Amino acid sequence: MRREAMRHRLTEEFFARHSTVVAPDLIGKLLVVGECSGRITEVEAYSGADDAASHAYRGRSSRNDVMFGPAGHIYVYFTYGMHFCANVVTDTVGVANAVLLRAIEPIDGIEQMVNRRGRSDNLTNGPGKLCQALGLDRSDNGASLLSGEIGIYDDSWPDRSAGRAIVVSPRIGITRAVDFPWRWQLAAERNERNERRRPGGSRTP
DNA sequence: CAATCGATGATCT
DNA sequence: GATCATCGATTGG
Repeated sequence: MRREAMRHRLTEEFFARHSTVVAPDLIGKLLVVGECSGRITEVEAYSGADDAASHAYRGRSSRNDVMFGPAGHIYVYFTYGMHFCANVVTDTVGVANAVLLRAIEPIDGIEQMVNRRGRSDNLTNGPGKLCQALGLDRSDNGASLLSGEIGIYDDSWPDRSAGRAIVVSPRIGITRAVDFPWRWQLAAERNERNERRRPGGSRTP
């Protein structure tokens, strides 16, 4: 059975909902960028109008312009003078909703990810890291997820996310609207060392 | 293990 | 001039 046969690319309808609805739905989906792919394991929702932490909170600008556009496109921004972060634009035109991709589990193209990252561990467990591993940068800002080489897929096999819980918590790395519980992540697998620091997490089987 | 800090440049005040 | 949806090295317990 060919793997491609099990994949179904997400359409505009999937993305055309509020970011807080799309975000948990993205957990477990397959992010594909060229020959690389990975399963989405951590996301955060941002909602321009009501969310002081959103880049779009204070209105439209050249930087956040893509977020005001149609759903199903990618908003890539440059931050801290050296990192890129990637978001999925959701909701409708004029409403600046987006979902920040914070972590994936690498599946395909791992060798290329290792080359781009310059190391073989912690390839994609952070928003800046996954962009570097996948080669996403400002040239990808505004690209469509609905066709072309960047896309998100439903992938029923082999799905290592099946049966794992989804954990909800406040967003991290922000200083405003810090209490919004708008971060969703896949619970870690046993022995998985791919997640961020969590309390009491040193076990030796 | 956790907490702190420097890098580095675009964007906003 | 300050801030920043971060990362990785370093420092300290």
